[in-house]
Amino acid sequence: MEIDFSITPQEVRGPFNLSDTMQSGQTSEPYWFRIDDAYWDAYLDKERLVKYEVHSSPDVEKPSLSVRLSGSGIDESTVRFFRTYLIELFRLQDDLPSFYLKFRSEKIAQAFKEFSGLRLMKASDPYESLICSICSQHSSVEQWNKMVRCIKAFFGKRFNVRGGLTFYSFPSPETLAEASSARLESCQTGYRADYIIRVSKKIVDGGLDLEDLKHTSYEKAKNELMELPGIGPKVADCFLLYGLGQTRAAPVDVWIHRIVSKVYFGGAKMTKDEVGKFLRKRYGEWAGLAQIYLYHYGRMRFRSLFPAERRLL
DNA sequence: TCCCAGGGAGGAT
DNA sequence: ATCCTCCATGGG
Repeated sequence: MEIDFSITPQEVRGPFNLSDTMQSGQTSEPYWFRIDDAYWDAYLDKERLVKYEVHSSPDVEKPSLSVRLSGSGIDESTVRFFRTYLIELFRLQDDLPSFYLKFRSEKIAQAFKEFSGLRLMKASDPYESLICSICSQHSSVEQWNKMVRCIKAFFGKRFNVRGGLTFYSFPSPETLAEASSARLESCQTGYRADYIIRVSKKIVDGGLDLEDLKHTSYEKAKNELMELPGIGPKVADCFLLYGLGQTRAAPVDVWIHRIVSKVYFGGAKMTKDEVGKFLRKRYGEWAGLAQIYLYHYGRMRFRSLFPAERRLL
């Protein structure tokens, strides 16, 4: 069964660029599947799987999304659910025009111009986002995506989706807590396998409640996360931003480190901690949003450079 | 062969 | 507090 519906420009605050958003390597979840210019993923509600395929209009400045739901038992209430779900997932109510306006005279405005409509994403499953964030450490975006896809295929439930497609759900904390490190390592997770198991066990034991962290202040939540094995400042910020939607969090990786130092401080030597503090101070509630613009801009502009040249950033 | 990737832990200073 | 080194794995 299939139902189509659309999200109109009236439901979006400002521009939306679907492909930039999807390709910006956010650790809310792995990349969606892509067919031509449409992206699809699936949502598991109990045992019922609903596939959603999203297609965006070419006009980034007046965005509308056409969505196709497929699965069994789809009705008007399903449509209402997915309308809200996708508006939250793509954070379509974030006030991008005000954000652009507020910082229009800064150097970051160049990124606004080139990647207008780039938006933060919000994970539908915080646990999945946490594991993605752990996997992302010291590996490329392409590589942590492979790890997570492999974890889904090995440990998730398999679903046959309309059109001869296959979908694997993300496994539960219980499943990964009991996983053998050998099988996890066969997903190229390397030394991260142990982190994944230990963090999952902590969740199962009740020593860590991800939903609880939503109601905790940024600093306190970050400190609590950093107590966990394999989670330092960057991974904690990734999870807080993409997993929980805490937009004050601004993950500082090698790219952000280089770019902020170069663009805002004339290439001065500084620590990652100083970079994070700077972003939070300057962009406040929207530090995470500023961060994704700087990150995407840097990666798109300079990804092809040789490492030695990148270091000059 | 060496360097790098959306880093973090453990130790030495 | 800041500075090492090591940690698996794949890509360039």
